[in-house]
Amino acid sequence: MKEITGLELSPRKVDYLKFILKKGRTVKTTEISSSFKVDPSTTCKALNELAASGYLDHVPYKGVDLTKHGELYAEFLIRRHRIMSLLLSHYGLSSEEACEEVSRFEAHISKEAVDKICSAMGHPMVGVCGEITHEKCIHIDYRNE
Amino acid sequence: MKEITGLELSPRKVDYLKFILKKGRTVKTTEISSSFKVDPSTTCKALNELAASGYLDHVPYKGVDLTKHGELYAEFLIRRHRIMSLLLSHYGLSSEEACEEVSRFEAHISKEAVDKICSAMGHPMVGVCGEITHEKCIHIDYRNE
DNA sequence: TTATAATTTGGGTGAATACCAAACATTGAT
DNA sequence: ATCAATGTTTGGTATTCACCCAAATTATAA
Repeated sequence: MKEITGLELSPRKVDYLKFILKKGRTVKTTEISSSFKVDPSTTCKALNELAASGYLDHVPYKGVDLTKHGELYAEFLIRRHRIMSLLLSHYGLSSEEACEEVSRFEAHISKEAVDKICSAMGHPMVGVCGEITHEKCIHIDYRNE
Repeated sequence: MKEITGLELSPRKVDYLKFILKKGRTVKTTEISSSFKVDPSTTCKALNELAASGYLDHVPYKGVDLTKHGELYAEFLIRRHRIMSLLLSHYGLSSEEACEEVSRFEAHISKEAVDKICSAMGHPMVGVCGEITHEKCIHIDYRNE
């Protein structure tokens, strides 16, 4: 139904969805804008767009919640972040450096690549900045047997 | 003197500098624009900006050449691309997939990270899309001894 | 030496991200 | 229960990046 490429969202929107999933509850505009140190109006616009695209339910003046689709998508975003951070941490970057580095480019990594890397790493359970869940991770093996 | 962070240039400008270095000679606007399938005027503007920033010498109607700084910088860009492609190719991506994937996000990877990864990989000489040169690669070891 | 081709300039567009000011809704204190 | 303070949204504007088109300019080849 929804083919996820991993490239659907802009960097900021990725940040917002991850933030909301981590909160695990209704989140208010100001919580997000103050966390990211931007004007509330900036955040508000992005949240409206995410709602229009079906990732969020937005009740004006009340806050946003992930839709089912938004939740699945955000789970992918977190998995992508953690897989890539773990990967970089194996090459001389500290946990913090890896996280920060990945944060800069994660929006441009395809789900296809993440799935392959995830598979090649043996679907690790623990990243450098949190657990890695694989419930919705499609387990495709790219070996010949 | 020139501290390279690796984040100085936009994605398109990274593409252009890599292209010019690979050509190894004066390159004309149209060569670039036709390679990237964009209007020559688009390329022309970017080349002007790269020249204004000191990466290129641009002789109007004649073509562009890398300055010394531009050449050093482009060598870093190629090394970054090849190190990251090689890395991903170790995790289930084909050479082509790795190259394509890296092309999407390489502009957002810091030199610091590349140097660490390069070091952790033992400064490999051969990538999946060409040789990797380390002449200008600062050999810092992040081990304790 | 002039017509054709290449290049550049100038003007616009759209996406992404941001800010400010003004309008609007909510809520808590009286 | 009302209203002022606070939080949120809307509308307008700006910047950067990347792109296109049309018009002007330069180079080159017939």
